[in-house]
Amino acid sequence: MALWLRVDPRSPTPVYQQIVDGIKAAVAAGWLKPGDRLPSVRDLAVSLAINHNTVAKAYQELERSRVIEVVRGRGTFVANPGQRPPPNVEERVHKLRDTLRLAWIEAYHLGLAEDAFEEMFHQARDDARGERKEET
Amino acid sequence: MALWLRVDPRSPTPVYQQIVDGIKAAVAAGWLKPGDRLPSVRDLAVSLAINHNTVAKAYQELERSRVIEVVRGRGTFVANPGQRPPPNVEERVHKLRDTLRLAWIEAYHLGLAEDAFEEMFHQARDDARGERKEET
Amino acid sequence: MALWLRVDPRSPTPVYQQIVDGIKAAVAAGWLKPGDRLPSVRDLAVSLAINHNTVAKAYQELERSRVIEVVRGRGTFVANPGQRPPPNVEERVHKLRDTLRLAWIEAYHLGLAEDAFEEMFHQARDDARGERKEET
Amino acid sequence: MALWLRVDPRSPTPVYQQIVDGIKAAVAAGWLKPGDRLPSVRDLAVSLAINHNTVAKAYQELERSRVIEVVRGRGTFVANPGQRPPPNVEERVHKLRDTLRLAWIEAYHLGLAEDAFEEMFHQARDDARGERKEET
DNA sequence: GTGGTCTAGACCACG
DNA sequence: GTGGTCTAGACCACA
Repeated sequence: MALWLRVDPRSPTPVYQQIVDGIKAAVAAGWLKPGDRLPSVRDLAVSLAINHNTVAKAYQELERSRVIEVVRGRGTFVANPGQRPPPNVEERVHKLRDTLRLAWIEAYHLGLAEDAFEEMFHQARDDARGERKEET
Repeated sequence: MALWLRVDPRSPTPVYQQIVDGIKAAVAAGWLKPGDRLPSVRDLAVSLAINHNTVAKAYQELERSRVIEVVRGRGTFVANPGQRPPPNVEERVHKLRDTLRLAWIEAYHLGLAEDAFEEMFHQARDDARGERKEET
Repeated sequence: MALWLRVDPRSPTPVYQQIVDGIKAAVAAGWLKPGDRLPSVRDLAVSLAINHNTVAKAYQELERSRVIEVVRGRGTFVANPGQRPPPNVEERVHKLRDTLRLAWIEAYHLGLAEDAFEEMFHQARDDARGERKEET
Repeated sequence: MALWLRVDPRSPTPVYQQIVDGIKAAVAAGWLKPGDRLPSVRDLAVSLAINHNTVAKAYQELERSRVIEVVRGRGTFVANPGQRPPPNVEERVHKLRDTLRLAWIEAYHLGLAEDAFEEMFHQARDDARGERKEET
């Protein structure tokens, strides 16, 4: 269980954020499909050897983003995309736009050529896609 | 002075980081050119209505990244790129790659079409470039 | 706790630098081993009768040099050497080379004989080694 | 005049200290010999394009260390070694010892092998000696 | 509990 | 006047 999820407590990014990112990545890559059941908070906490509050916080965040759905008494599942549009989409798009802007700036300061960075961008798409390649 | 720099004390990103990002952005956009003098630590602190230690921390971080240079007792200046290569380049490239991967994942969860996201990417490049358009 | 660390507020070298040097020395001498837990920022501050920000600055510097590792919410630990190579190695080697050159010059002006200085050099090695004598 | 002396205002080591180090190095290397006349404070200041107060401070420091001698109305000259022993020798020796100890620690953290560092030490001696090779 | 950030105000070395 | 350091005390995110 949860072999596709790794967490590094020494990373500067918070542990709960790593879980959020990891699950979002798994969904985007197609490793987790709508309707799939996620491990319970406590199970995942044990698997990752971390505090269960941390997992709970990650699940809350994921539910707010409509990535997962909690069915009371049954467990938590990967949500169907497009069912209920997530709140604060506008804010997240804005943040995403800003992330890309900062990425370009960082690329500039690292001396990356424009087309090299562009290639990195498309490489990242393939990484994120995972096994979902032919779908969209 | 420093009209191109704004800081939001309520933002979740630390104020000193906002200054770092802002100055990196100004350099990447060509608003600040190598050799240009930056406002003194205390002047900028007054302009931004923040504590001077916060500005000092930002300047130290920028110096570590080789974006600016401190000339003893004279002030701080925008560094010449490529003079001394910044440390951690490899690590920073790795982080940048990861940022792009996460951006693609976020775009997926926001329901953005691939070409729409690609356009956002290029839009971000133009935003970051600023007046540097014709140079490279 | 922290009996092996002393700080002199009247010294011309900054207090935070004394802490950095002291901990690097403790690691090099084998008094602190990889994985050992360091006192918390605030505890060490109390022990040394200084402000906690000063300790925090020292810890951050040590983390940048990859001497210690911060585990979120758990504390800071002595890092495993060679895990992630520290940044700036080349620059630091260059500085070290220069330090030795200046040391020879100083020895000359102090009228130290060459072999006396050489002995001082080896004495310094034994001092730095501490209890690490038999390992390498 | 003073072609053997270079000063970098962007260096973290104070300018006056760079002058002190440079002149001590020139003497130790034999480029400057006892009795040689040094440029006047103002001339050197012009040559190096720096403030003359900075040069004056360096000369004062050098005189205190008995490296140079100021003859009123005649100029400043390289002193005869061993004529008048400099004050605070003990303190300087202590500092030198500490410098070597810290150098060993730094070598350890840079992962330098012991004999590699030892070789660097002897290389530094040759660098410091300059043209004085056969004398002592 | 941990470290990270920020403020207000002070002192110092340097040029 | 420049940046660098330090203190005292506060608030916050994270685990």
